[in-house]
Amino acid sequence: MSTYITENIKQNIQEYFTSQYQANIAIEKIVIQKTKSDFEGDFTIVCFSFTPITKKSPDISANELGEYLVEKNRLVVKYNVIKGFLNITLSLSYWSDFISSNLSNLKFGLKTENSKGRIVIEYSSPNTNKPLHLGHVRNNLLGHSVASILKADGFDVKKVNLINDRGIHICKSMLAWMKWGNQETPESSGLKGDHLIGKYYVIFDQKYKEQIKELVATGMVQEVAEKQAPLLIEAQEMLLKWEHNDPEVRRIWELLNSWVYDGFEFTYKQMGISFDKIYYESNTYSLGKSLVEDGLKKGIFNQREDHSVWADLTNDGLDEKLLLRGDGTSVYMTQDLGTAQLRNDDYSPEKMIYVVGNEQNYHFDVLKLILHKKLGYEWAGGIHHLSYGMVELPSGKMKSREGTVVDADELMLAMIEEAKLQTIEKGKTDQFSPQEATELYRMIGLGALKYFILKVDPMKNMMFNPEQSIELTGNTAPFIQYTHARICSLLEKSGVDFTILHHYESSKLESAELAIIRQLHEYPSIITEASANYSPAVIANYAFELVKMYNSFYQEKPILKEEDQEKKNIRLAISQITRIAIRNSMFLLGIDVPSKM
RNA sequence: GGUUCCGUAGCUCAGUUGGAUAGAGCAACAGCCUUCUAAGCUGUGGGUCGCGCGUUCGAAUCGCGCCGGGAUCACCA
Repeated sequence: MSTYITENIKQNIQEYFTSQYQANIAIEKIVIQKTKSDFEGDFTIVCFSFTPITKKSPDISANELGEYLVEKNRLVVKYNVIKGFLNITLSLSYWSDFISSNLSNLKFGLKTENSKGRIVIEYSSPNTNKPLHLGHVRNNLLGHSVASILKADGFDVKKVNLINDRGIHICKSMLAWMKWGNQETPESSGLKGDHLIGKYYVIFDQKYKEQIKELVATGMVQEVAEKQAPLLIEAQEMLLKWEHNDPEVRRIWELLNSWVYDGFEFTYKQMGISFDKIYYESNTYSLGKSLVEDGLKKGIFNQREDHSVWADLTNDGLDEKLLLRGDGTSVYMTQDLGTAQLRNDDYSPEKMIYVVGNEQNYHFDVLKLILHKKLGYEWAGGIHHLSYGMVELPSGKMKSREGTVVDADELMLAMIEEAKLQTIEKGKTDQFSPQEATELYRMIGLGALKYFILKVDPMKNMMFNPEQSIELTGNTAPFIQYTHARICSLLEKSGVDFTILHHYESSKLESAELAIIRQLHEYPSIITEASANYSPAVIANYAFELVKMYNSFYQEKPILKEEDQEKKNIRLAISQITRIAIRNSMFLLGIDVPSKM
């Protein structure tokens, strides 16, 4: 929608240069942007690049072009030139038509057809040895939001999760549980399954450290002790047994994992995220192994004396990478090769996005290089690592050993609790039923958390300050939710039927109205931009701008008491579309919006 | 050390393919609730865009070199 008018003008400009100067100008070279609010006009054409063609000063070139546009395009009514910037003003009817045509469009800004091809996006990808923490929260929110944005931009999106249910880490938890667990279960302990297993992972680490200390005390070198501690060796043996399908090991593994899955499911549900398909590494790692063995036969990989298999990537500026251990068990890379292959077989997507933290940048460079260049799979060219920065705390980095990890479940509960306290203090829920009130606290608490995390550019490391995150004023979800609720209330009181209201006296549009209409007009292209950059932050920042603008507009004068009926209708119409844009934006961030608060 | 990402107000962050006088929120200060919901609005103060050089009509944005910080360079996942 917003591109329509600017594309139109770009064509006019192209025609102008062919007819007046017999010159061809590439459409990408023409820069049209929203006019800054300090200047008069709707769109600004930057005219400096035209001077080589016109052989005239930027100002004169701009004036001549302005003249032409006013004459040629009936939507352009006037122009002004400031230092080589050509500001054009569109006919008011353009803006009022825009309002009319979107008034009852609940999908405003969202593309409904899958016209851009298929994308598989993987996110969350937890290990089964411990509960989800703040880092996973960023991952989950980012993945879920990017998936929604891509879909809204017209892609056919498949959301997948890959659970790392096998490997040495889960063997460690299992071992600790077998040795010191006394058959403890989630029921007997009252702990959520993932938290229970996490507890044993910590116990393993403690006991392992003790053993190392003892060995060092007997005169062993630290590095050697770390490798020879009996507990670690036992865990390694267990992994081997697991890969050889030892019934007892498998039984315990399945039992403990099932507890963890129940725990994860609860967390995902609370967080409001979901998947189309869940992959388990235990099902895919053997495919990875066979890929590696094939590569070995073809001479793409090489084998060392201890039977371990390696890929030599030194010619591509990377190192040598282990693909299979000497004992034949697989490593992280092995299973990722397998899952990529499997995923391609399942969906044959144009793109595969992996939402994984930036500490794994190297891993994904290697993964793509091996699949695409070494093994020669064309489809692997579509692999994209959506890398995001670390979440830091004011106290420093999160370290599980030092107990500075922020647990996802606890965090969400704390946010909801804080939302409840502040809401009650303001008396917002006095008239609510208990169910409505509980639902509102949840929306506000989780909304604040999600927005706080998603408003930051994914690429950057971010600071998670617990106190700031529960702030409910300023650039926060509750502020946006609040505005949405107020508009709902306004519209309800107005009693206007938007299916009938479709025509306006465009001369009633004044600058306050125009400012916000221009912002709304941009919305569809904002979604495209967010999709191209895989960045929910683009949506969040847009929504905040829109809401701020609307609040000024709203405060300006009482809409319902507006005496001019035509003007009142136009302000109600703007409120309606703003409401839809807010709701849709928050939907793309996975944030619920209440209709009253 | 190699590779890579980041560096914008006291703090947390925006800043579109290079565009006009670099913007918000928080914090501070001053106003606005008999006026559709004050989780709001209006105003004030606050900047060597890490530093330097280059590219050009024009640089927070692009290039090169420094400085500072993170990540990674595992038979962990």
